[in-house]
Amino acid sequence: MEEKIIPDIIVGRMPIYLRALQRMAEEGRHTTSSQELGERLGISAAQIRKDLSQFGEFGKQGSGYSIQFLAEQISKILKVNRVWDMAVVGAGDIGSAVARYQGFANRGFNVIMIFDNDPEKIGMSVGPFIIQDSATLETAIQQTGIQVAMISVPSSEAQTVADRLVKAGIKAILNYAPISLNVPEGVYVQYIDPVIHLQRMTYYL
Amino acid sequence: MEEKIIPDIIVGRMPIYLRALQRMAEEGRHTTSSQELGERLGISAAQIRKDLSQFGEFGKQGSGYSIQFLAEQISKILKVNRVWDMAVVGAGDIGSAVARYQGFANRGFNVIMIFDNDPEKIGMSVGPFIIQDSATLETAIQQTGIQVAMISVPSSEAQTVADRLVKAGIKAILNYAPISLNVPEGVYVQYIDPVIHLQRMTYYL
DNA sequence: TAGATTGTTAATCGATTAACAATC
DNA sequence: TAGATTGTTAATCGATTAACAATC
Repeated sequence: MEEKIIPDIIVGRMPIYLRALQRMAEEGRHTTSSQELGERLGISAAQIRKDLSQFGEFGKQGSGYSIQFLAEQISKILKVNRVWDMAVVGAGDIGSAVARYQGFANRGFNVIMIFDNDPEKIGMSVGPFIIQDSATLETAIQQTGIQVAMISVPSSEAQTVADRLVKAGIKAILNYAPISLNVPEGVYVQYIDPVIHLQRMTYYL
Repeated sequence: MEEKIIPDIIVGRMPIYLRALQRMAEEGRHTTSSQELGERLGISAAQIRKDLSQFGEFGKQGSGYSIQFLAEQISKILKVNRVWDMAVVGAGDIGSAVARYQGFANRGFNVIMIFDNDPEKIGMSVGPFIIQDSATLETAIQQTGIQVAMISVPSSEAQTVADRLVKAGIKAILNYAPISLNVPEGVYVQYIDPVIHLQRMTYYL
């Protein structure tokens, strides 16, 4: 009944914490503190403790946090203690690179299909996948019941593709096209546009 | 002498405004308002006016903003009314896709070289570039005097590459490796990690 | 002119930090 | 035990919004 609403800005930092913890685990470390984590990430120790306290009590006074335990807890919070299947729409350079990318598997995601509308590309393979005809996108997505998709088509087609994905039941879209998408309530969009990041830095040069 | 410090969060929204304005220009539009821009971007009109007012007065009461004029002004503010040459380090799937990407040119950036340390790759071509030996990275970068680079090497090598880039004079790094980098004062880093964005959405699913 | 929309001020809202009792 | 570090409260800081005079 009572669902505390967690500020989005805090939700957005949890994946960063998780990534750092998983890296520490790879380094063979077992415990850490809010201070150490903060130093690695350039975030204050107080903020890390405050953020985590939104979701529960995960540490021990005096000794800090178990890296493995905290990583497991954050994984559960973010629902990445499971694997989400994904579709990639657009088999250009970016879409193909994403489809072949090996770094999703152990972080909760798994590409299972890729689409394009170019007759030259349909039927060709990208990594372990055969490029499917975009026309069959709705059927294929509905059949598998996946909820996560990535858009890597030209800007001019991105909104149309997004509309079709939403109709097919997709709830989360990672958009590589450099354009803002309109989606209905209950559908989430995140953007990746390298130029936005680059322009943000040149201001300071 | 007097340099007003603009909050980074505002600087970070300027590229978003610029992208939307350039898109409107492509659509053949000539003027817009803070309200229209806000609706497109999901940002309040008041915030857009407040943000822009940090840098000057660009609008006209009653009629709003000239799209072309405002885009030019923001381009100047972000220093993308020129073209920044860039180096790409790491010629894997992501690095290669980035090197071939056609969308930088008209937004202020231009890849001019790509490096890798794999003997199998050195000498091969990626788009219009020949992959150069990473060992020659410092020399090549110093010679050309470029200030912007992208890292697309495995996480384990990313910090070392960053250190070398900084020594070679790079001031802005776009890092595709899923790891936080430590760089000295005066060097800027931005991160692209698709998984971070995906995990931020699954929380809400 | 009347209507529209800016730039800016003041009010509100939310996020970050500092500090510390609790306790491992 | 003494030292360290959590979780939390209160204080500070900063960002967003609402409102409106100015004016095109």
